[in-house]
Amino acid sequence: MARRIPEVVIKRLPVYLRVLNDLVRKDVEIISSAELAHHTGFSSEQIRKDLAYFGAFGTRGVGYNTRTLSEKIKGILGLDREVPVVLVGAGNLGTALARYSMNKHEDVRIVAVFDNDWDKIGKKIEDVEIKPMEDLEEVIKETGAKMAIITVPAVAAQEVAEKLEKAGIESILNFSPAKLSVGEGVYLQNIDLTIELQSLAFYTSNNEG
Amino acid sequence: MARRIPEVVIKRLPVYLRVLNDLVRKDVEIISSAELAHHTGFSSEQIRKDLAYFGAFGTRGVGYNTRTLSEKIKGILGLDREVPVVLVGAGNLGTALARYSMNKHEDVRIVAVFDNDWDKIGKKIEDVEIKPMEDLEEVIKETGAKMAIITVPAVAAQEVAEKLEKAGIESILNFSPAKLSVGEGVYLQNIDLTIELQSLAFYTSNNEG
DNA sequence: AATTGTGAAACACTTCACAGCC
DNA sequence: GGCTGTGAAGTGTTTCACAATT
Repeated sequence: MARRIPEVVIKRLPVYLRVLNDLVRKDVEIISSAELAHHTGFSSEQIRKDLAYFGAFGTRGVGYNTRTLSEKIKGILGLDREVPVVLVGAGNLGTALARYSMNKHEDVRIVAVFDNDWDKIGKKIEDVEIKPMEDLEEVIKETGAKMAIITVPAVAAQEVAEKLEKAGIESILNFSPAKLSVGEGVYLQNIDLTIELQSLAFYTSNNEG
Repeated sequence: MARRIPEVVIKRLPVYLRVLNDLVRKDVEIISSAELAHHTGFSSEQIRKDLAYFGAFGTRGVGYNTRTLSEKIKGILGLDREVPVVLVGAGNLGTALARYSMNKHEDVRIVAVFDNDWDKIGKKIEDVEIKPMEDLEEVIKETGAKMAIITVPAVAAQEVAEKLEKAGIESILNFSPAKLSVGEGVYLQNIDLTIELQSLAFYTSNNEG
């Protein structure tokens, strides 16, 4: 314990959480790591090791209490309260993500959308008004958002990242195909759809390999 | 050479490709692994090792020819010809991805969109008509698509995956939050936005750690 | 002189195997 | 008896360091 936790471990926690919440809903009270493995596709050892980073949540000979473990994981991830997120870039993808997030009533929720296009500003995405970039810092302070999503074109992304950092954002999900540089204190996760599609092509019979 | 190539390596190739194409456009003819490292954020050794999986493309003491290396990587990934992709699920996200793909004239291109909602069928996304699921196999054969994107709700995803596999699709990019099972011959890549958002929350000051 | 290509070392993550506990 | 929690072994990836080459 108390050692640095691998990113891959953090990425598996939401998967466990999803299965656990489903089980809680079905009134299943206890689950073994072997059953969790079956539901998630990860190995039971891996699941036990992952959880062991944070504590000993199970009962030997028995398994894990679904509700307790779910609460624990929510606490670890910080999902035990509403998590407000701001989104910058109300283009096709940004709008789709905003709608997606607002329609599922989940813990992590897009609470504000920004753009610099005055044709979009003032319009609404599911009750949330698109605001100008000038309002960014103020709204981030008001909402207490610590997370942000960037869905602006590559050329604008670095500038947006800097504004977000300045406004106190601590983690960024970047969908723009730009290599962003942010300070030490900011966690940056990139999802590059072009990379995903192009790398997918490798696993097809239409290549040299 | 001739050994299995790690997935992480394949994911880095499109990044090299992007930088190389940019350099070719700027008439830069030669680049060293150190400069590539600077542009991509990966280490120069890693870049050299990655490329070494596929051959010796550089010149010692000199570097890599940008155009040649770009062509090589395109060949490795199978991007040396147009790569047709079909998309299933014309919801918010699916529509956004389709528009995004169709507006950039890149090698990988969404050429057909399917849905089972008759209110959507017949409507167009940037000149491409939304087609019913019944046409899936036929259109996949006609277009020669080997890749597919799934943007349907979780409950429908497994069924869609099976139809795609049956129609000869070899790799799938799945955006639905479902654990899909596909045959040996099909490569499956998952992008789960809920997981991304929830794991992002961990790297924020609002959690237990 | 400069930079690639690559074994060897280091590091990171996963799987094994079993002691510990209920 | 059964399942967790965890050191030890195994596997995979990255970094180091340098010989090979232009």
